[in-house]
Amino acid sequence: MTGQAIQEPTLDEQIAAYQREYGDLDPQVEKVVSALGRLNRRMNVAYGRQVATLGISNAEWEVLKTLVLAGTPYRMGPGELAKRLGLTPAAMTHRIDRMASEGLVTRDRDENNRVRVIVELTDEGRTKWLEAMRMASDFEGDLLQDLSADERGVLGELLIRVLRRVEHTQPDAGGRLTDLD
Amino acid sequence: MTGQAIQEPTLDEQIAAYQREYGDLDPQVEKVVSALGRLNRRMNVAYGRQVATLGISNAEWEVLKTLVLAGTPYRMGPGELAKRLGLTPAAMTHRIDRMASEGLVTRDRDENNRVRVIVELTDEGRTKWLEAMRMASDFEGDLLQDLSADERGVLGELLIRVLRRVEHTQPDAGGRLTDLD
DNA sequence: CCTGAAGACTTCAACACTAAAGTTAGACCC
DNA sequence: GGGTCTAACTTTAGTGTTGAAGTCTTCAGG
Repeated sequence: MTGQAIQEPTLDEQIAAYQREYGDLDPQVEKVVSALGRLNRRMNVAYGRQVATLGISNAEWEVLKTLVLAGTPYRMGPGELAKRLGLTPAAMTHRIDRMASEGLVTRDRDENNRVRVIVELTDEGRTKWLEAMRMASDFEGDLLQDLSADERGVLGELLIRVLRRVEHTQPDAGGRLTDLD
Repeated sequence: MTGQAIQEPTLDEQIAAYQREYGDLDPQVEKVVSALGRLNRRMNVAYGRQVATLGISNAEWEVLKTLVLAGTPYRMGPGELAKRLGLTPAAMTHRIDRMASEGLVTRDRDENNRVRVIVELTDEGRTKWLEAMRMASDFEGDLLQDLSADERGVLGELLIRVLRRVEHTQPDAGGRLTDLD
């Protein structure tokens, strides 16, 4: 079902409905937030469909990407992987089990410190990553094809400014964002 | 664990690493896509933390939102709910079970067509939605506070144009987006 | 050495989701 | 009005995730 089309009202209908139900709504803010959420959901469905053609899941692709980002020799401990992916160590253990049995990664004890485990990308894993990467960047190019280079730049900068607010701030007890600086 | 902080390299580091590993990468596109993905993940963690203070999960909040969007009397069938949320009907059955046992919704057979089931928001469910909505819009306002009104407008319009491409197109066999129009 | 404590996974039980099979009410046909 | 079809859920079996408990090194004292 992960590849199924999602059926929703149009964005404008949705915002109008929220305004009807919640008078205090700022339509401009809502527009940004709703578009962001929808876009992301659709993109994840699309990525899932693409990597499925390579025989891997979105979850496995996330692991491949994280290992590649570490740079050669593409190694990382399960704990570190879990932190980057926002998973519990338990989930990571199982995910690595699967991926190791599929030959995408190897899992070995660190010889210098036998408590530590080292997950390393196999050649097959790296190849899968490359194939997925090619499909993903084609898709991403298609996605932005209606935007000029300038517009893409503006979009990127605006998103990064919003991202900074969420990455560089800590929510207080009530969930409000306050500066850390 | 759903409320845990995520640890990642900075966006610029990440893009530099991808360029090292994948020469064909368009950094401008990657910047937009990566910022989008990160932003969304952080926002979902933040929403999850907020609604958790009301004793509900993100999943339950999605259902509340969908029912409210339907407008008074806030009714919808499980199948329709499932389609809007991108879930299987089976998952919907269980989610409604939980929410009914928590008093957020009621589940009844349609008197006119006893195959159909009607899920209806309770007053308690509507109250929870309102509380969650207030927290969410405060958070969303904070999120965009570094952007001027003009910038918010531009961001919204650019996102909507990208969204249109993904909503109005169908991926072909290779996953490329082609116009439906 | 031996003990206690901390760190880094792994195992276990419970829960949520998917795909597929099952159930039941209404619709259509003769 | 009985047989078959379809629609709309529900049930079942299997997989993936979480939180908590367990295991196995390593390290710091005594």
